[in-house]
Amino acid sequence: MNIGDVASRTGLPAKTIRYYEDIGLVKPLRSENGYRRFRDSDLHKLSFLGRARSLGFSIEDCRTLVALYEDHSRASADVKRIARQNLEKIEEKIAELQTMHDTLSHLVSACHGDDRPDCPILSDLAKAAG
Amino acid sequence: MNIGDVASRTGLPAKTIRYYEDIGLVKPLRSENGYRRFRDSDLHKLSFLGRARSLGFSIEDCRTLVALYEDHSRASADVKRIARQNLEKIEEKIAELQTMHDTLSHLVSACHGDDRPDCPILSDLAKAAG
DNA sequence: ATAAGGATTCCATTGACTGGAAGGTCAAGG
DNA sequence: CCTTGACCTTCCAGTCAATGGAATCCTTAT
Repeated sequence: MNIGDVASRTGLPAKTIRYYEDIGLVKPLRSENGYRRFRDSDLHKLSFLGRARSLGFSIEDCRTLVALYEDHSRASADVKRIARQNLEKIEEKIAELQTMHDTLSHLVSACHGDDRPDCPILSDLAKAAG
Repeated sequence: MNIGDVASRTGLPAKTIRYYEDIGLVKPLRSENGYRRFRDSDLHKLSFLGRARSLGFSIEDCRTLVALYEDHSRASADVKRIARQNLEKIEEKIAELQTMHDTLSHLVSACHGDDRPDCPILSDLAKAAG
């Protein structure tokens, strides 16, 4: 399979797939014309990577996950630990964003939003500078 | 005021303040010895920037906000529009993260997490690969 | 023959910093 | 006067995870 097929089947841009080869996440063969030739196992791995990335796992996490995925004797506890850590990171990010959201939406609703220069949003941003 | 004072007063790392000067967000004076000399107005602006950044405004947003902040004839509607757009971005990010979180926490709770190799997390990540 | 569409490599850029090296300046202590 | 240490300077490189673009090569169809 050429890179274009893999791209459309996995949903990953060809550029990204080349990048993943660059950093050693996937190692496709080469045809005589120099084109990358992807096996089914490469396709599987790339789909795996796409899903893991979309779940917020970092590239380094993915490297570990792929290794665990390919190691049939690994303990599920190892996988679970990585997933839990990632879950915590996600929870922290959500909490942060929620705080931002609350503050900002409060400010937005307080701002009359007309032609006058008076604006509580800017006043508040300036406040800490007091 | 030297950069160290500004850093401790605003909570921004000195490196970041230099970077902000680099990209033209702030323009401190220079003392004879070459040190940056910050006025009160620079301190205010940097605090403003710190707060805006922590509320998720991009540097380009900040550039606009600072300009609006310094333009005493601007309409509050302009500020409100930017804030609203940012609010929408935040809401989208939260929704994305929430989806990730739900999927992942489902997987984590399904994984027995012991010494056995069988792991629903990896099975699920592999699933999309067919 | 030629044109389109896909593939290749390589280099640069993004955003928002952060790290580190090499060196200049300043105040205190001996 | 010398040294130590804290603070400041510039400049270059690296981070993360791609993404953009240029120049060139290969394949297939007309």
